[in-house]
Amino acid sequence: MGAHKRYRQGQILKLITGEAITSHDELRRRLAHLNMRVTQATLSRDLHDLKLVKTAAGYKPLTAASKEASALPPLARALREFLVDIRPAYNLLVLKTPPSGAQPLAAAVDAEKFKEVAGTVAGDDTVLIITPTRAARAAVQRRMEELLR
Amino acid sequence: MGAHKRYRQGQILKLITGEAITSHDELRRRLAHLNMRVTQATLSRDLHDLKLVKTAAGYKPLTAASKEASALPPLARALREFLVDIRPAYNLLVLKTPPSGAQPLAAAVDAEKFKEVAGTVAGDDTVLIITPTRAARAAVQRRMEELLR
DNA sequence: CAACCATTCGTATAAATATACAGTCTGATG
DNA sequence: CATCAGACTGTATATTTATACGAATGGTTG
Repeated sequence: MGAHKRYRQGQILKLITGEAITSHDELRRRLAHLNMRVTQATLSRDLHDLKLVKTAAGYKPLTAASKEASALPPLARALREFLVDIRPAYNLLVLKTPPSGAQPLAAAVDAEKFKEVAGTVAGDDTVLIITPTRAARAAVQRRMEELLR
Repeated sequence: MGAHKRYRQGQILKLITGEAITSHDELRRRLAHLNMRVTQATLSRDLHDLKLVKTAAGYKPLTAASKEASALPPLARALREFLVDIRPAYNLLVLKTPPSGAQPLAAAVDAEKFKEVAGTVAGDDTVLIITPTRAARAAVQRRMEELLR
């Protein structure tokens, strides 16, 4: 039963790129239209091989970017994951995140133990970083921007 | 029942950022250590809200990067998946793939409807792309190489 | 206050996904 | 040829995830 796997997986990629497919069984039916009959178990293995993940909008590829994330140091990872905007304000730095992103991001900033940081306060989607001076704020900001490279 | 939801979701983000958590039940146990008792059903809803997806290495956020990926044209996907080598030959372009990779790759090339491409022929691990001139071949080649960037 | 709505959550269950195991096939090696 | 190993898959089942439904809570309006 051999050389069909690669071809089938190619077709799977094509199918999930074109439209939102939300279950193994739906995918199985699509493949059947293309004269490829396999079971749900095989599709479970295929999707795993192809590193496709289930999202609200169908199966999507998991990119290299998301994989890297777990190898980065915590703050860099948290910034990449959560940071939406940086807003300097004199000696303060305001970080914006998606909803519920502020707590984990603030935790990562705290863990970094910047000597310039007097403290942080996290709401739901906003982290306030307090430094003693405008220069200290600029230094912290610069380092965060570097971490995003 | 309350105003705990946002805080809990923040903690979930923190937990999944720090380590690979691979099931709702494992996550439920972690939260219980933090004195937050909820059921698997609630976690299912939380993960959905937070747009976290299950991967082989635990739950991960669906980043902007991975959303882009699903917007890639099928050809870019197919090239990344199947292309092993590009060999130009005057007005011809030979694409090498792993065994059984040629058919799906050729289908993706066809779907692209390059105006420079007169036609394609696919064997098992080789796709031959025929263009009218050497310049047209170079143009097609260049665009494929760009898609791989 | 009473009536009404929206949000959040648990329970029970349905639906979806993963996997242990065994069978088939192919190719390599003695 | 016989045997072995590995890749691939289906069946049956276990595990994981999603959801229908109802209850509790808090806010709003008349």
